[in-house]
Amino acid sequence: MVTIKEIADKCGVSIATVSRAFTPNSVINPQTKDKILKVAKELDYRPNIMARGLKNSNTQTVGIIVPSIDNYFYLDVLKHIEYCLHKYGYRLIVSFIQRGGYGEKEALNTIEDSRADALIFSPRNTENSDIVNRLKNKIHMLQLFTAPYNDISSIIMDDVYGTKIATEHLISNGYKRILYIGGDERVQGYYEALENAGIEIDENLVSLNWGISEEDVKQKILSLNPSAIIGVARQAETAWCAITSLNIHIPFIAYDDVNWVKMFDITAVAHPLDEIAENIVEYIISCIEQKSNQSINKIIKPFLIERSSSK
Amino acid sequence: MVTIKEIADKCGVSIATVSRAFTPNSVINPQTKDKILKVAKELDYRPNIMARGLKNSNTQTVGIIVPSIDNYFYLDVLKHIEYCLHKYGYRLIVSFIQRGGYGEKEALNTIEDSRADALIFSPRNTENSDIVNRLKNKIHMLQLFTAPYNDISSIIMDDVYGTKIATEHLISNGYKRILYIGGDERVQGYYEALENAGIEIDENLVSLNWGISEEDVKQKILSLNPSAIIGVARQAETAWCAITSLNIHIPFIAYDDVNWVKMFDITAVAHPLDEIAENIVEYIISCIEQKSNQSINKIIKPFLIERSSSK
DNA sequence: TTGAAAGCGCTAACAA
DNA sequence: TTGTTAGCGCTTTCAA
Repeated sequence: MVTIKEIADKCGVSIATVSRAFTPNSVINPQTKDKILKVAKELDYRPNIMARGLKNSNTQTVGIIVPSIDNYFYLDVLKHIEYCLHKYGYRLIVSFIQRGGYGEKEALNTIEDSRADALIFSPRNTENSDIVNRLKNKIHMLQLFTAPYNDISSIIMDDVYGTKIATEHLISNGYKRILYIGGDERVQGYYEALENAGIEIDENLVSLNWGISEEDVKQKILSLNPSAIIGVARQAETAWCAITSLNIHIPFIAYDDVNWVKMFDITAVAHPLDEIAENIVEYIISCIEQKSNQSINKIIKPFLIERSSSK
Repeated sequence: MVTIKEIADKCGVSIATVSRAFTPNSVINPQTKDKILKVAKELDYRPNIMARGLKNSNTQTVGIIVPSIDNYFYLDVLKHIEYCLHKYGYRLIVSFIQRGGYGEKEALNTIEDSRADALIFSPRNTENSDIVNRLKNKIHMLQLFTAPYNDISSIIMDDVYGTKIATEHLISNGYKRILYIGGDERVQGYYEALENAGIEIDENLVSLNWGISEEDVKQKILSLNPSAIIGVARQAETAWCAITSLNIHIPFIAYDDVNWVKMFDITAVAHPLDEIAENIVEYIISCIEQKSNQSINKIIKPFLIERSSSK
């Protein structure tokens, strides 16, 4: 393993000078620097981040805790974040919350022990506030998609808006009896769009039951005779299965642009992942590098991807 | 940030003794140890892995490079591996290969710079053999799912076997004209199963075109009149879309048990992810801890999950 | 512009 | 059973 000492010897300078060659904005003779850099390259030198971290008490590493939702969408999130971090020379360390395995507590500990400079997580609630409060003082934190802690920065989605544009899209295509299969956090956008369009609301068309079955959805479709359907997250799957098994055509929009949604060419409410990742990483890096701790609470608007299912 | 020095002071012992309390199998008075551990807990002490790593030249970290395939399946792989690693007190650092972004080279550098103790990757070819060869001497490496480097340990899937059990399953259900939509790496199992069953092979029923379109599959179904279909990986999607859009029922098996396959209750060839993860982690940890470098080349057999689509 | 030296937190060899 | 001490590779202050 090649160290600065080796380079120093080869170049006939001290280790301090070698260190300077790798430290931006440090006073050093340009020629000496060039020589050092050249030798370093020849020797395949890579700075030891542990030695550096021990001195600077940072690791150039960001931790992320992936929640235990069955959402493959999170792989894209990881991918985008890691890509952005890489641009700044940072690395990503992940810890998963396991259904049958360990929980948020262990994941938080994993990240804490890793001495990551920052942590991104999606807490379901504030059950681990003891650990979180302790961590807050040691490491920069950011809540992603959820925000149960009021005093920690967050980047979340404007879910109500997402439902609204989906509903508006269907209305503008001439559909009025829109069946909504989802949860109550996002339904407000559905109501708003209908009201704005002056369409009377039929409460029967709104299902807020997270655990609704395919059978139930079929029943609803047959009895209520909707002209279009919006399915949210997991309920989108259930609704789409119901539609296909009924073998009918009915305009449909899915909330969350995941793999199978793209596959069946379904119109979807999507998250601008690259924008989110950019926001996250920018914020985190600025916190770390300026050692500042400005708090942000950003709300990002989803957008609609029109495909064939909503025609 | 609390250090062993602080604990040492509080306990009236030397830092060496505190260190011993945290080192397994080290000679220390049990009472002293208890006291130290108690104080450490009170103080929320967490060992500084960078200091420890600097001394021991290890990081208790394993790196993984996620290939740029659109395979959400990899999220499960990550999840399982991280879970196993956690049991051994190791962490997982990930680097993604980006289609439009950076490639394997950069990912390898990221992991190298992180000073991970081991690396799991799925090289497509040996294009970065220069870096890989250098890394080989610094870090334990394991090829997962692919194995272009002969001199690096690997854990891969028995894909031919997977196709074979899928075909056998259909045959045992009485189907003989089985349409195969996939690539040529796995088709051998299809041939074997048919031969073993004494069924004559109709080459028209075999499509090895990775880029086949939904239209083409429809055409094949209509003209060849198969009694069952096997779709592999991406081609499984195409085939299933063709089937649903034709609005017919035809027994179907998908290779790879991904999200949408489960969702539509499709019989699938699945990978025993927990077993794979267990194998990977066991191997890696044994390499790291024993500093040995026994090479393994494991081939893991997939299995069939029977669901409604193959009836 | 450079070098000497201290020290980041920890481990381990050696001495007591 | 415990303490002293050197040193892992690097950064940074201070002096030259």
